[in-house]
Amino acid sequence: MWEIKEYKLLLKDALKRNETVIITCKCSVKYSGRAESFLDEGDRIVLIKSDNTLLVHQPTGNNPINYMKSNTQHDLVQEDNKIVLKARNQLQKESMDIVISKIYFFNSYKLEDGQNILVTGTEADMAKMIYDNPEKIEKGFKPVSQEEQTKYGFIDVLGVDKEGILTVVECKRYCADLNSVTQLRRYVEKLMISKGISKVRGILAAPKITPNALRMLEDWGYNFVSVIPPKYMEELNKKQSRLDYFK
Amino acid sequence: MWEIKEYKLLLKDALKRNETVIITCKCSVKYSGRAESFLDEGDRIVLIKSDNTLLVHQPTGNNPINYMKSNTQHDLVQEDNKIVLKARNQLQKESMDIVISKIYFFNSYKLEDGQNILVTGTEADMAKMIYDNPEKIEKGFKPVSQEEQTKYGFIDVLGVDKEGILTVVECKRYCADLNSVTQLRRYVEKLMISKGISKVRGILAAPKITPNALRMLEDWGYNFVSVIPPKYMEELNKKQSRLDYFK
DNA sequence: GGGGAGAGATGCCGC
DNA sequence: GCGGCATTTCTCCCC
Repeated sequence: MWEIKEYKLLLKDALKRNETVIITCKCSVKYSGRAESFLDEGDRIVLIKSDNTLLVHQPTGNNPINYMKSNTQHDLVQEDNKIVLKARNQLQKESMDIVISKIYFFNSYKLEDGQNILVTGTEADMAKMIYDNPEKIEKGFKPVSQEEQTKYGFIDVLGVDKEGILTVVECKRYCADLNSVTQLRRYVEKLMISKGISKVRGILAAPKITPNALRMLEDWGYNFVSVIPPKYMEELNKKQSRLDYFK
Repeated sequence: MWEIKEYKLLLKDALKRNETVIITCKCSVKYSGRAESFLDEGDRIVLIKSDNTLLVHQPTGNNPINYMKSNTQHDLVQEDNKIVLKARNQLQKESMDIVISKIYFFNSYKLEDGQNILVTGTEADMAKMIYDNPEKIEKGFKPVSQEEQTKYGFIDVLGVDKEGILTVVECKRYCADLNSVTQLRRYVEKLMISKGISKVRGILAAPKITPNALRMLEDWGYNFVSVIPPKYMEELNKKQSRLDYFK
C-alpha cells in the first residue's frame, strides 16, 4: 500500500503530463456549487480526464453521481487517516471533496484521441427529409427554408401550403409533447405579428404525440402529421436483416 | 499480452460475479438504435458496470461519447486481428460494436455501494422556501399548495394574492427562459378553463430572466419576481440530521 | 458570452 | 408503462 505522499506525486505528475487518471476506491463525496450534495461512503470509480474533468461513478447507473467540469484544479491532501481529493473551480465557485478511505486501484494513462463522433437520425436529418420530400407533410406543401435561424426563431421547416398559406413545421424525432406544441405556438404567433398576417398554419411532425399535446394542438388549430424519422424508416426496411444481426 | 480467449473468460466471469470492468484501450465504436453513430479509432476508457451499463469515455469531456443502458448483453469476439466487444439490447433494438485494436489495461472489481445521494438547492427546495416564506413573492400572498400534482398539472406553488385572486407561481432555480414562460402560461390557462374564472395571475420566480422571456411574460400580463434560491448548506444539514435521526 | 433549442438526453415521480 | 417535468442537465449553434 502506497502512502499519501506517493499518490499525491503520482496525481500531480499525471495531470502535468495530461494523462487520464483512474482511481477505484471507497469514498464519500461532498459537492458545493450550483447545488449542494453529499454521498456517503461506498465503492466508486473516480476518473480525472486530461482536461481535468472529474467524474465519480457508482457501480451502477448511466450517469456520474458527481462531477466537475474541465478547468478544475485537483489536489490530494491527508486528513486524519484518509486521503482527500480536493477539486476546486474558483471561476464557477464550485468545489468537491472526495474523502477516500481505501484505494483499490490507482493508475494513469496518456490517452490520444482526436476523433469526433458522427451521428445520423437527428431532428436535423428529419427536417432535411421533409424538405426533400414535402409530400410527407401534405399534398401541395412547398418548403421554403429548412433549419434556418430566422429573426422569428429557429424554424425546422418553413413553407406554404397548397393555398399559399404560410406554414411552420416543427419536427420531433420521438414523441411530441406539450412542450413541442407551445414551441410551435411561439413560432406561429411570432410570425403572425412580425409579418402582420392573421393566418399562419402550424404543423407538428413526429412519429407520435401524447394525448394532452394533441388536444392542445387542436385547440389552437394546428395539425399533427405522423412522420417517421429517417433512422426508423431504415429500421423498417432492414427489419429482417436486423433480426439476423441481433442473433 | 493476453489472448482474446483469456479476455473473453475474464469478462464473462467478471459480469457473472457482478463486477465492474474497466478497459483502457484503442478502439472504434459503432452504434445503432435510436440513432446511428460512428466514432473512428482513438484511445478511450470503457466501463462496464455491474448492472451491465456500458460507457465509452474519451480522454476529455464530461459525457460518455457512447453508451448502452443496463439490461444489455456483452460479449467479446475476435474479428481479423482485433477484439470486438459486442453489446446488444434486444428489447430496445440497440446494438454497439467496440472494435479494439489495443488493450492498455483490463481489470475488474467487485464494488459495493448502496448509498443514495442527498441533494439540496433544487427547484423543489425553492418552492418549499416560498411556501414557508410567502412574503418573498409579495405582500399578502397566501400559498395554498406546494409542489402538488393537481389535475391542472404540476404547479410549484399555488396561492391567492392579497385581493384573493388565484395565483400560480412557477420556480426556476437558475435563469428563467421562454420555456419557463410558456410553462407558466399553460398552468394559468388550464386553471382559468378548469375553474371557469377569467382572472388567474401568473408569477415567475427565479434569480433572473432572459430579456425575451421577460417581454413575453409582460405581454401575457404575468409578473417576474427575483428570488434567490435557499441557503443550501443549512437545508442539507437539516436533511442529514433528519436522516441520522432515523438510522 | 448569452440566448435558444436539441439530446441516442437521463432520471424521478405519479397516475 | 406513459406522461410530465427537473437536471449541478450538457452540448451545439448563432447572434
